[in-house]
Amino acid sequence: MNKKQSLPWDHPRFRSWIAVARACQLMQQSLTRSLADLDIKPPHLDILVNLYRFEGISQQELARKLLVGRSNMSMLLPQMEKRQLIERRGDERDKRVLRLYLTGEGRKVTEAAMAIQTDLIERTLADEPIEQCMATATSMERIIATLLKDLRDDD
Amino acid sequence: MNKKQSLPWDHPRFRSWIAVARACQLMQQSLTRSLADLDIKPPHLDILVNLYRFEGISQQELARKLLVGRSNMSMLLPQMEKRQLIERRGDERDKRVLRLYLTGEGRKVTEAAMAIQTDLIERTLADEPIEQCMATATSMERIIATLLKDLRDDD
DNA sequence: ACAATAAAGTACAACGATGAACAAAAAGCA
DNA sequence: TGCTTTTTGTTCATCGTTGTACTTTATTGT
Repeated sequence: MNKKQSLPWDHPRFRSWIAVARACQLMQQSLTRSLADLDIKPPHLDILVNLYRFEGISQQELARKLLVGRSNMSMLLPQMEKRQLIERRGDERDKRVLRLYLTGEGRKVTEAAMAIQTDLIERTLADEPIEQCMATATSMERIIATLLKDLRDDD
Repeated sequence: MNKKQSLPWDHPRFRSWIAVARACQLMQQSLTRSLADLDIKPPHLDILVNLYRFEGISQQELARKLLVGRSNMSMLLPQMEKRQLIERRGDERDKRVLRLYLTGEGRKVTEAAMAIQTDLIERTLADEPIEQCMATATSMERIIATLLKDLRDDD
């Protein structure tokens, strides 16, 4: 078979995904820069946002939502607690789990950071039609479901 | 102003981008697993693919394409050279630059790895219509251009 | 031609993420 | 009840990435 004909770049799905990956990489770098003013990084923002939405979540649940290991949370959370952004309180029913809460300061930082992120996204995607964005969202959520399903199947 | 009304998740572009980012994260993890058989990781694949397409590229140019620092290349490339995947030869015109080439073994590994990646992507995006993929590709390439332009402007 | 500036690559220290081994607590089960 | 298994969180060693300082080579300007 001819090599040229089978080059991955000729496959629409492949090309499309490579573009998605590069865009993500760039957006992440840009977000990192934008968040520097608040002295936090994207992983911190991920945590803050989840505490903002799901107050009292456990470290385990948080790690699962963020698709990272538990040890990652064990490294990041104490340092965020020292910075007074979050608070960890033991669950009385189950003494193993630590439940996580935003402090007042943490809530302020979260809102500021979300504003920065929202602004960055709105600015960068300004030229994309809303319908296209919504179609992409639907598409991506389906892909996420597929990948999560594959993950569970591998256990 | 009402907090509920201004939550970022209500913005279509924001929701859409969060989905993109999560999908990327999952795809990356899945790719890492799939490449384990070949004993390489996504960064190595990125390098190999670029050498496959652009033989004789310099470390600097490669770093630029991959959106990483030069020092990153200085760490990864010697180790790939020891594994006989690539070769580094000094440019005769300019003694500062090292030009990069795939070895026969490197070419074989690259083709095997690209097959794995293509298969993963085709499988995961199987349910997405081709037109949607192409629209997403166009969209993402526009976004990449925007972000790259912002990067240069910040210098 | 020569000093100053820029560019390519390297070395290194600091930071983040990961997975495995571990301790404490809860749940399941005989 | 008492023993085993599971779950939650931590610790630690390892690895990858980053930014900075540094060396060597080209280029620029006078």
